[in-house]
Parts: sequence; C-alpha cells; structure tokens
Amino acid sequence: MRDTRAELLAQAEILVRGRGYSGFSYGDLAEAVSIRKASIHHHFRTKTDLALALVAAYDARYDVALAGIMAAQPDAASRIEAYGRLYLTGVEDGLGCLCAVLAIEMDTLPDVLRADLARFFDKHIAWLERVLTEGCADGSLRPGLDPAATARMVVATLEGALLLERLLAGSAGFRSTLAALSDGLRPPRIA
Amino acid sequence: MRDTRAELLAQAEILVRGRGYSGFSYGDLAEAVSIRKASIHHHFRTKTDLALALVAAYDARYDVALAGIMAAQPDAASRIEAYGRLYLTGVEDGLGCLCAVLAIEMDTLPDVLRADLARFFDKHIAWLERVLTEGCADGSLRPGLDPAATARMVVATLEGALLLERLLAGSAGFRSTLAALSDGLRPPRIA
DNA sequence: TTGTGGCTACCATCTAGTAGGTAGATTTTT
DNA sequence: AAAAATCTACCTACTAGATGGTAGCCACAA
Repeated sequence: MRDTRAELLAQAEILVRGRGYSGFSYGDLAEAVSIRKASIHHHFRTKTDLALALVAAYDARYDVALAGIMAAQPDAASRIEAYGRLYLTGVEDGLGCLCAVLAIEMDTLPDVLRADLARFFDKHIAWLERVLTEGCADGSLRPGLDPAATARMVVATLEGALLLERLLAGSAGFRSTLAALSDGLRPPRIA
Repeated sequence: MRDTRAELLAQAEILVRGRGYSGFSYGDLAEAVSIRKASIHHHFRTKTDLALALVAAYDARYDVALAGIMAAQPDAASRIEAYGRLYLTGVEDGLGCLCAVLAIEMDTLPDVLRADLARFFDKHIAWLERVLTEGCADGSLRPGLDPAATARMVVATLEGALLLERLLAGSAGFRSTLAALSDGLRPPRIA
C-alpha cells in the first residue's frame, strides 16, 4: 500500500525547493505523483495547508538532525561544522532550503505560514547561540565572540551559500564558504 | 512627460523583490503603474525581457556603488563594511535582493537569465576577492585568510542576512550579523 | 455502513501574450 | 510650408491555457 500523502509531501518539497512556492502548481504535483489534481485536495484542502505541512515536516527533520549533532559531536567547533554540512545535501541535490524559498515570497504568504517560517529560523538561531556560548567557554571557539550575533551570522551564511552555490560552483563552492566560516570562528593561532 | 519604461522597471523591481518572479504578474504591474496590461508588452515584449532588463539595471546600479566604495573608503576593512551596508536598504525597505529572488526560482528561468544572475554574483565575488587580498597585504584584515573562499562567504552571509532579517529582526538583526562578519575578518587582538 | 482515497467534470479567475485600432508626435517628401 | 508617411505609446478586446478549488460520484476496506 502506498502512502500517497507522504509522496505528495516529498514531491511537493522538491518542486517548491526548486521552483519557488508560486512557481509550482497542484497540476505539477499531480503529474509528479500520478494522481489527478483534484485528488490532492483530499489530502491538503488548500495550497496553504500543503505549505504548512511541508514546513512542519521539514522542521521536524531538522529537530532530529540537531539532536543527532549534539549526540555525535563532542565540541562546539565540530557541532557548527556538522550543522553546516546539513545544508550540503541541498547543494548536491540542486535544491534550495524550503524555508528560504518561502521567505523570499514573504509578501504573498498567509500570516500563519510566515509565523512558522520565523519560528523555524529562530529555533536554529537559538540552538546555535547555545552551541556558540559553550564553544567560547570550552575554548574550541574564539573567545569574546558574540554568541547571539554570531548565531544569526552562521544561519545567514549557510542559507546564503546554499542559495548562491546552487547557482554558481555547486558543492565545491559551498565547502569553500564553510571553511571560511569556520576559520573566522576559530581561536586565533599563536603562530 | 513621464518615463513609463522607467516606472515599469521601478515598480516591477519592487514587485519581484517582494513576491518573487512567478509571484508577480503583468496584471499587478499594470495596476501599479496605471496603464493597461497589454501596454506593458509594448515596452517589454515578454516577461523574460522584463526580467533581463531588471537584472541589467540592478547590476548597473551595483557597478556604480562598488566604484563609489573604492573611491570613498581608504582600507579593505571599511570597504567590506561599506559593501555590507549596501544590503541594508533592502532590509529597511522590506525588499530582498533581486538576484537572490530570481536565483531561488532558478529551475523555471530561461538560460539567458540564469547566466546573467551567475555573472552578477561572480562579479561581486571577484570584487571582494580583490579587496580582501589588499586587506591581507595592508594589515587591515586577518592575515592568512583565504581571499577566494572569504569572498564567497561574504556574499553568502549578506545575501542570507538580507533574506533572514527581512523576515525576523529587520535592520537591527542585519547590523548584528554585519558586526559578527567583520569581527571574523579583523586581525586577532593581542589583548 | 461509514470512511477513505481516488475519479470525472466543472467553475471563476488569472496568466502571458496577440490583434488591431487610435491619437498625437516626429520625420520625410513634395 | 504643406502634405504624407512613419513612429510612439497607449487602448479595447480577445485567446488559449493554467490556476486553485468545488461538486458529486464510485470502489473498496474496516
């Protein structure tokens, strides 16, 4: 038995991340999943409902990933790098960040959706702020670094790099940015 | 005598930067400029023609701005900061970067347009790389920093910050990211 | 027998784009 | 200088196709 709802979410995510929210239609999605356009409405009454479900699923996946990083990585510096690598699959698959794509079209989005997007990013920033604060304390990151500001900067850099390198140099470009980012966070070498 | 073509470009830019490329229509634009939809086709035969003109005008404005920074700012560190401040008006006006918006919808864009976008970003990266190389030499930036990688990172950070802070904390958030970015580029304090 | 998950057929509205016309300015020809 | 031709910038009216969404029907499983 196939899980149509899950397939719809998976294909819709690919479509949105590649073409933007207004850039994909129920028609496209129907074709991708091989059911009729009207049948999609059975699973997601409106396009907004679909978008909300998309963000919720995406957000949940990130929750798992962030918890995994906390468990697998010992220190702040490697946690930040592991966080950065999360974005890498997007570049490799030629897909932007779902929430970045939606954020771009902000002005056309319903308020609920916009609020969910803000929550998504705020959560990442808060997580990074905690990691960065630890990193300053344990010496794996440059002391005197502002955790709140740097957390915002890290998310911005990775979102920006995904956006850019999908268009430009692909994963090589992304890795290069990731290296430059880590460089700026490391404690200064006493050479 | 009013310059309808210029008004079309100005209003179209606002629409695209706020709602995405597929998110705005000739109908919207016609209303914004108070002429009939069909009349727009007189100035821009197709939507792609309009997008190309939009990018060309945007790119030209940045050329002027970059030249201005070279003339007005004495050292690399202040040039980078001035470059960062260029993005600030976007945050303040609640408008994303035109080329970032278009890049998000990459998969739907005609090849010509995609090539123009790549050229836009490559130009910025090349400019920054030059400035960064100078900065390493004259000591206003952290020595040993990789100019090519850092240039990509700077553009990524600013594009990402514009995207994020338009949704989140506005210009305060953006300034905070800008400060964290500069911090990472500065030579280490010998406290 | 009730709910699930599809379907066909439809709807109003919007989409980019076309056809063809008009009023006025500019340019060319006489 | 007058007349003719052309160009500019807009218009109304239209097209074909896409858009999100609705109504109602059917098969099947619990």
